[in-house]
Amino acid sequence: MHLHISPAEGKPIYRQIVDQVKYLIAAGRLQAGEELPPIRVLAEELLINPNTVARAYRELEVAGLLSKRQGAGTYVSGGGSPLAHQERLRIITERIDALLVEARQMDIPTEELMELIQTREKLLNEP
Amino acid sequence: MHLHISPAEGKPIYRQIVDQVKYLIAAGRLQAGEELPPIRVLAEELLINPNTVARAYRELEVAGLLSKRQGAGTYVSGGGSPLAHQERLRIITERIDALLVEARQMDIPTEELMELIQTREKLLNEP
DNA sequence: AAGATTGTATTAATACTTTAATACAATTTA
DNA sequence: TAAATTGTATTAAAGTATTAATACAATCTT
Repeated sequence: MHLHISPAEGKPIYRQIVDQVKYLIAAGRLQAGEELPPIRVLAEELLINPNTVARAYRELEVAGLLSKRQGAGTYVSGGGSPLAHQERLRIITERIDALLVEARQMDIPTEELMELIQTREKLLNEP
Repeated sequence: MHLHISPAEGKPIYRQIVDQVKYLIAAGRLQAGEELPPIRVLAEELLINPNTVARAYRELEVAGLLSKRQGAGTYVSGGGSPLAHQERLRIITERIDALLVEARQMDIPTEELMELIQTREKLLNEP
């Protein structure tokens, strides 16, 4: 699993890990049931403290994406989102609104934004 | 200007102000040249410290949305984004990717997401 | 020019975030 | 069962964020 963290990216290390693992799972490059590197192993690989990896894994577990078993390891969980459909829509709607506002303020036309979304969606599916 | 802050929303007060003013401008409900309430006035209205409003206004000024003149007041600036087009696309692409990943992880189908985006975009335009 | 109105600057208190050091506990493997 | 491997828990240090108290400075209004 090739994660890549940039110390001075402004974003905290544990969050960089979380986001990248989320992306890998969403893109299908990490399949349900697959085992992730042990906390210490990934920590050594990334030259960071094991607790930082542990925190990232814990967040991903709370989000329902990973499941851990002490002594055994950490695995990608199967199954869908644990939230109710209405709650999911509420959260996503918030995100969409923020995106639209930001795009508008950057003078990015709606059509260009829509095309960009299409492009990125394909990229998430195919490679 | 009817702002509404919720103390226990998790989001800091100054950020709630920033986001709502951004939305109002994006929706055209605050037009270029319009004057915003003085810092102290808005602070009293929202029952918060004037510095908190000042901070929100400062962020909006840095973002290029407001311009202030001491003694005079705070106004909505006209004109487009100060960032280069390529830089704007980079930022928006990041947001899009995060949105797509989140939607996928919530099992929201692409079609439903796209429809939702269309709906919210209209809402931003019309009312 | 004087007073009122507006934004600015400085400082500090408090809470939260992030990362790390270290020891512990459950599970697997030989 | 013994050792190795895996995740867990506790504590703390350092930095950052948030809000507030207070005094200052520029501009406008009369």
